[in-house]
This record gives sequence, C-alpha cells and structure tokens, in this order.
Amino acid sequence: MDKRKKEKLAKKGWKVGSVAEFLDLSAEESAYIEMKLALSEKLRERRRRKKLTQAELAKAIESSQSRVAKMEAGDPTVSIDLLVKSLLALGMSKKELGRTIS
Amino acid sequence: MDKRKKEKLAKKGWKVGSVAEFLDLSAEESAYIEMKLALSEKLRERRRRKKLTQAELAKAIESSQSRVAKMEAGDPTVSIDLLVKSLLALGMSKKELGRTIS
DNA sequence: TTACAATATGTCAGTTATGACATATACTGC
DNA sequence: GCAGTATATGTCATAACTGACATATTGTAA
Repeated sequence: MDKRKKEKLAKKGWKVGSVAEFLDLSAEESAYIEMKLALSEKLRERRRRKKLTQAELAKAIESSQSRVAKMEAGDPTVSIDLLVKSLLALGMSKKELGRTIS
Repeated sequence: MDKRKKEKLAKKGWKVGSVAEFLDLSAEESAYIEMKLALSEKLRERRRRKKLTQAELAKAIESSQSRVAKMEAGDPTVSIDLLVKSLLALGMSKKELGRTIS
C-alpha cells in the first residue's frame, strides 16, 4: 500500500492510536501523520472559534476554500508548512503550535 | 525584497530576535522562519550526537548530502515537512519536536 | 420539501521542493 | 605545504504541493 493511500485512510474514522497497528505504519510515519492531524483539528477549531467560513479563511491566507477543506480533512496533499502558516495567520503562537504537535 | 532572499539572509549571521526588525518581516513570517531555524539546529545537533556524517544521515533518510547540508543551513527551499521527517527518523519524539518549535 | 449557504471531493496547470550530481570550500592530520 | 574527509553551494529534471475551478454533498432554516 502506498503512502498516499495510507494517509488518506488514516484520517478517515480511524482514531489516532489505532491507526498504526491497522495500517502497519512505522513509528515515524504514524508520528508524522498524527502531527498533521493534530494541526488539522486545531485549524478547524480556530477557524470556527473566529466564526469564519472556509471561504473567508481562504481569502485571508490567500488560498482557496477547497484547500482549506483539504487542510481540515488531513488530506495527504497538504504540507505541514501550509498548516503551520495558516495557523500562524490565525494568530496562533509558536508555543501553542509546539503544544499542539506534542 | 522577495521572500526567498529574505529567508536566505535571515539565516546568515543575523541571530534570531533581530531578524524581524531588520528585514521587516511580519510576525507570522518571522515565527515561521524561527521555527525552521530551530528545527535546523536540532537536526545538526542530533546528527552530530549520533556521530553521523551528512552523507550517512542522507542515506538513512533516503536523501542526499547536499540536501542535508541545506536543511542544516536553513535553506529556504527546505520544507518543514522534510525537517520533521528527518528529525523523526533520528529518533526524536513528537514531544521533543513540540518543545523545539516553541 | 425547497432554496441557499457551507463544506467536501476531483482535477489540473503552474509553482515549489526534492534528490542527484558536480564542484567548491573548510577542516584535519601529516 | 599536501591528501583525505566533511560540508557547502549551484544547477537541474522530476516529483510533490498549490490555488483555482467545477461539481457533489451536507447542513440549515423557512
């Protein structure tokens, strides 16, 4: 099974913690995916707290609604870089980001 | 001044903290760069602690010596994703990564 | 139900990151 | 000085990510 497929499955329904055994991911692979999922969730949370639609957030960060949706869905084509930049744009601090990742 | 140039300069000699004012980066931009630099430094530190050459590390993570050098130099063409994956491969935990970023 | 807003999913052309390679520079011991 | 090793820098073809768009699905209020 290729990595893309794995990540795509990983975020669908399978709650963090059981992902690894089910898909036989290495420790590093699952840590990486868990980090991305944590950032995804924080993004949605932050956006909602600010009462923004995906389209509005997209405009603010010069992206598109579809990409925001993919970020929040933990889509494997989304980089950590983009997630981090978006969260910073939403006012998150390095410290909070650090805590989110852990 | 374009972003590439900024980041390239940012890592050369100008110690974190004065970067922002000197290059008039936004708060988010400098936070992003500071995070990358922190990860870069950790990578070099971890690699050296394990007594690995850049070439050896490169082989372990299926990359190249030149890319490892660029990672450690904070080169703007290096993504956070690659830095994170490399650090995970070196045995770093999510928790440590979180602390590094903060 | 219907109508509308929000979100999700698929695709794709343009951009950026990547590994690989060549080559330059720095570092070490002789 | 010289050799040998490690690291740095530049370039390039390929791969991965990106915003944009179309369209589907879900949510929600009347």
